[in-house]
Amino acid sequence: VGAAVGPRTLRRVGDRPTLRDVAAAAGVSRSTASNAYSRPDQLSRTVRDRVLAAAVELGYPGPSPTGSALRRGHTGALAVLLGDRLGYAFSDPAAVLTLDGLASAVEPAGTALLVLPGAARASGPAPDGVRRAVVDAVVAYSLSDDDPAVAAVRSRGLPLVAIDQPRLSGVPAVVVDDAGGARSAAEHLLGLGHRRIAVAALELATDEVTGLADQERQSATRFPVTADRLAGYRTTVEAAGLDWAAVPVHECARNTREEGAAAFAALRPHRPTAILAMSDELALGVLRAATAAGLRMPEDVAVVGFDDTPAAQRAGLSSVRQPLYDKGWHAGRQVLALLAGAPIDPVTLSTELVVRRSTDTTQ
Amino acid sequence: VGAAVGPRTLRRVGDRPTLRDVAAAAGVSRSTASNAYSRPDQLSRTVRDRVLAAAVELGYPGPSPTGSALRRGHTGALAVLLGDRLGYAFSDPAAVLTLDGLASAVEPAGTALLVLPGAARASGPAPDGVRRAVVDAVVAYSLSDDDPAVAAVRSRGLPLVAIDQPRLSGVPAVVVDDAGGARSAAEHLLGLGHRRIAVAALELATDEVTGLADQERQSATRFPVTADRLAGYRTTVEAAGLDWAAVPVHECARNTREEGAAAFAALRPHRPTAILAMSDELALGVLRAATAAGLRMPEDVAVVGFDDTPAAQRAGLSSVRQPLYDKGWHAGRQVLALLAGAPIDPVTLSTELVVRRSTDTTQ
DNA sequence: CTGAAAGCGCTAACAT
DNA sequence: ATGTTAGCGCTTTCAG
Repeated sequence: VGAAVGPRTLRRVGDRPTLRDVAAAAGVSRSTASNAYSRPDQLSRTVRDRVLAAAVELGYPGPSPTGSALRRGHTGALAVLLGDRLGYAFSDPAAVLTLDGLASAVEPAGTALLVLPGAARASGPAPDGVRRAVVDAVVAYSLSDDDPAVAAVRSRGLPLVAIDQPRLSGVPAVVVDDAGGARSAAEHLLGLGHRRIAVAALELATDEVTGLADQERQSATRFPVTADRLAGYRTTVEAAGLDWAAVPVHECARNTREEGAAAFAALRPHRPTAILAMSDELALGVLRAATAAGLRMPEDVAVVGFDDTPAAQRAGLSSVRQPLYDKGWHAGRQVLALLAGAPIDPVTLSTELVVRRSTDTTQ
Repeated sequence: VGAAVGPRTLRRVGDRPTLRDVAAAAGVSRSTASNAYSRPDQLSRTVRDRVLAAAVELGYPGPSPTGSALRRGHTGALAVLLGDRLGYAFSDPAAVLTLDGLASAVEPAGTALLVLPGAARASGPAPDGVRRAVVDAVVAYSLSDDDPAVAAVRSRGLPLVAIDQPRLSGVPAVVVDDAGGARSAAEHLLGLGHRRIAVAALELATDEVTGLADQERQSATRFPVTADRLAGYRTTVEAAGLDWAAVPVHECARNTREEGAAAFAALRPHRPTAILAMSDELALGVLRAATAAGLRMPEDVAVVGFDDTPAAQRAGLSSVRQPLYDKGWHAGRQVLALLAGAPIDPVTLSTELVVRRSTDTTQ
């Protein structure tokens, strides 16, 4: 190792200047140049101006985020794991509202969201994407419990917060009382006298199957939200003395109105007088298809959705309200707490049935 | 500088192991340990297995993305600059479709999207967020030309691709023929005999103002999309011999149906027989408010939207179709090309008027 | 208020 | 096929 002369005295043309060059040009040490950016109070106005002027002179683009991330030990970003490609995930207003809450919660801390959408032929994001993500923490949004992406997060040892995924041991989660919400929806229909009930369900497995789901498939689901809502429907229906096996459950591979409409078409031969839809998007599809078929709501068929999105409110759809924005917001606070080493208080949010025209003629 | 003993022989409890530790435990060099992860073909099965076993043994979480990003010189992420907070930006299906295309284009390259939503009281993202973003490139989505976030990108010298923002000099852009689309919409209405036309406009400035916009405000807009669509309307109206000053232009601070409905309420006193809406979301709001007011479409008032989103198609709204997914996809390809140092071919996509019930009784 | 020293964790030439 | 060497760009004690 040589004398005081640094290893890089010469700089090729085309290389971008670094803080080292700025420091040299300004005639200060590297630490002082660094402070000019990140701790302005640590130097005199004069020196700071000199450094900044040198930076401008050299065309220095400011401290490299990658360099400072390595040094500081954090990146200022948060990965969000989605179960679908962007176009599908964000076509659900419930997801958008939730992520809006998440973004708003972490924004004051200057944290950005690295979105990892679901991979083409899988449910969650590609595990490799998770392994390479330059982030400080991860939020998983409504994935299957056995999603490989979640496993990748855990093996990286990244702080993880789950939304709509209560079943991950040792992972802080923001949870909604899905079972309770589903029960209240079912009780509402039963209370109205409906006995021929059908279900339009969210996906039960990651195999992109659409169609009637038998008992086995129903109980095998690894999607906590789906499982809980289904359980809520079932216990209520059985408590009313009805046979669950007689209740047709149509699984929709995607949470879209198109699939909801298809669900109605598939369920119609069973002559249901009421349909429990696991999301408002599905319910809106059911509504559309039923209306197109000339049926009246709620006289010919009653529908209850889930989420209570703005679109559902506009459409007069009875639905189970859940605090979507708050759900994301709490998840954001949990991430921040986790990152700060603070204790996490688990959050469970409650649901509430909102009755509208789709089930009640008096509304 | 001492002998062969590295500076860090001791490791405190709680520290996470690094590649150095794995290499030591496996009895190989650091580069070999590194290769075990990123270039498996560079070492024998035996050695690789030994390294991986040591990693498991030590609880090594895999190579740190930050470390490798610094060394490799790229991060595998792409910033997306949005003009609004997440909840608003993604409530527009047109934006979602565009970003879906973008995500799909870069996904094969393993590139993730770092979303930077608009800051609270501004139009674009906080410039500081841009400065700290650990990304290789940036995509700006429909921002104002003078957005500070865009300036921050340029001063960082990051590769930038603009969507719906043709006016940035030296920046590759994916552009839609907004003016042409707007012209065809206006020509359509004029051809139908409408003479009392009103406009429901997207935001003209970043001051969150809703209301009638005078000529000065109209021509001062720095939002290229808004400017182009407005210009298209105007030239067509004037070419028909009408006075543009007599055309009421209601500016909507946000691209939502609520604002569209408010626009209709504000425009109604002007007794328009036809309304040009700058987006389908606005048009859908106009439609809703007009219907609620007991007006029939298109007899009492005709409406043409812009974007041709799925919701517009369902609603029977005449609209100017633009290839939303493709727009994002091309932007993604441009980013990839930019990153690869390949030449960029500029992309301009065309629009097409789709006539439906909202303007044509025969549809 | 400023500077010297050390190293965050990794990988890519290059040599063996 | 494996090891040696060097350094990506930055920040932060700590000493003056």
